[in-house]
Amino acid sequence: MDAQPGRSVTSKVLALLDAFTPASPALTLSELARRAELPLPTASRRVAELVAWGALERGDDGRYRIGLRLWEVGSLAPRGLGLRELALPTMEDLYEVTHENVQLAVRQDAELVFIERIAGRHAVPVLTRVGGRFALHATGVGLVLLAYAPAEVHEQVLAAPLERYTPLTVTDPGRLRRTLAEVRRTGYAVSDRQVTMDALSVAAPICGPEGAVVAAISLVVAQHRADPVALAPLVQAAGRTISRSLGTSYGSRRSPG
Amino acid sequence: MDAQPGRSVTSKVLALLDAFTPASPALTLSELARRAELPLPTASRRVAELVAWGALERGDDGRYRIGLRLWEVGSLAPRGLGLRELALPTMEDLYEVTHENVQLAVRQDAELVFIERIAGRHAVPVLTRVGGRFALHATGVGLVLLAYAPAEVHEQVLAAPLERYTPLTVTDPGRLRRTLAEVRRTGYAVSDRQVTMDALSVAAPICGPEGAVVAAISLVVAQHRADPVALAPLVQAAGRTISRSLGTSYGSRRSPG
DNA sequence: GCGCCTATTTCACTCAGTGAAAGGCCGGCG
DNA sequence: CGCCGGCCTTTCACTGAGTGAAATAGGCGC
Repeated sequence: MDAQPGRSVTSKVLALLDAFTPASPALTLSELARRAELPLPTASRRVAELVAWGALERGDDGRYRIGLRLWEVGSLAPRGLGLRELALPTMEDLYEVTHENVQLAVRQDAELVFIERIAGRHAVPVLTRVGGRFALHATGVGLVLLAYAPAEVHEQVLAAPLERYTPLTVTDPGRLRRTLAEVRRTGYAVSDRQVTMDALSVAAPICGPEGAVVAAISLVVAQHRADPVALAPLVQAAGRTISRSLGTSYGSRRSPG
Repeated sequence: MDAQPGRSVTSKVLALLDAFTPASPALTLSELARRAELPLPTASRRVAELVAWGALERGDDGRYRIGLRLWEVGSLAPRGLGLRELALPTMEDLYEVTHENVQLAVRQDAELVFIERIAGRHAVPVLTRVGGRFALHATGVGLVLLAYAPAEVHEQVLAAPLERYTPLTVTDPGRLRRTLAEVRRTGYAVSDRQVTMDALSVAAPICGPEGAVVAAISLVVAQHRADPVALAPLVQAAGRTISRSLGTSYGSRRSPG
């Protein structure tokens, strides 16, 4: 991934988009050039084209941000908003019953991506961000997604060192493997203070029309008032409801208008 | 926009992304090539690079879709999810009070883009789509965004013929101009059966820290049970609440973690 | 005015991208 | 089985879009 002159133009354009992260959503041209490992004139030219199309926007402060046009196109991702739109009504139902954080995530390679979150005013604050990534081995949704992932993903996750977020994070591969077997047996996952010491999450799988697990839904609640066993059926029911709506509407024609 | 060989590579890549629309979120390579006005081999090469990066994904049916990675990057757009995340709690409050559709939109040139919608199970169905565009002159959010838009946007909208969606759509430029003045006077907009004959929307502005209108929020309700004058204060209050949270958190540092 | 930083433009060079054609791949059909 | 036809990828020689170095153009402080 070094900046040899022989890089394709496309990869340069994409490297410029890659430069934007949740931690740095606004960048000057020179910052962009450095992060994308491009000479400044080249960055200037590519950025100008991206701005003309609407993929980037130049703010009043002269820094560049991701443009609305790119957000529009990105919202067409079937695993992003497509899934989201089908899941949202059920997530709202779950929120109204519990008034706790409701999260929706999918697996991307050996990480998870949060697709949607309903964060009530009175629920515990959550660290993560919609559109953000996270490791698979600690969160409730992560454990569900990992439990039903293909073997090569298991290998990949279990081979690398498991990052520790709290003293309760499972970092032993053998123990994680047993946890995953338990998740498959019961059909839900509990992550008790494995990400932060004040929260606990209960997650259940969402299956696509072919039966494969395509996403996971979870409730994140304050650890002290949590009863994971009581919450599990609620979350599982929501997961099944969304699975059913996926079965009926996924792949079928979109209603026009 | 013809396909002369002299097009820049960047524009070809972006044309491929442009090929995806809400009406056609999945395309074969040849469809992509045709829509982007590219020779098939060129499209094949560019698409391969986009797939490698994650901007596109190839489904089981062999068709290409927008990839999750592009959705992730797009979600960094400050006018997309950034605004959305600040507005969502207030939108949920408004939904819990009314149990009607709550919408959030921003203006992009002479159109509006829906950023978020809470669509309850029992609310009237809405035609529009999150991530979708719509004309400014018919919807409640559109009237608000247009009312507070710069003069050149007014010119542009009023110069072009105003599309008619229902018999009640305002298509006379003079009448629209008077409507916009009324919106600015009262601080809210009502679109009564101007988009569909069964729905009515009430919208209010959301202001950024500098006082400019950056977005609009609306309630969409069944026309027969609607009392726009009673709903207006609710929507306006929600708009002001979001404006305040924009004032405190926009531009300031994002909390880490 | 002058220095400093950042962004854009110029210019000659050259390699990434190109199209035409050939080559896989797959599924249908006689 | 073999042939066709649609669909995508690869090969190959060519060429112009993209390139870097350097010059140029803003912005800002002093």
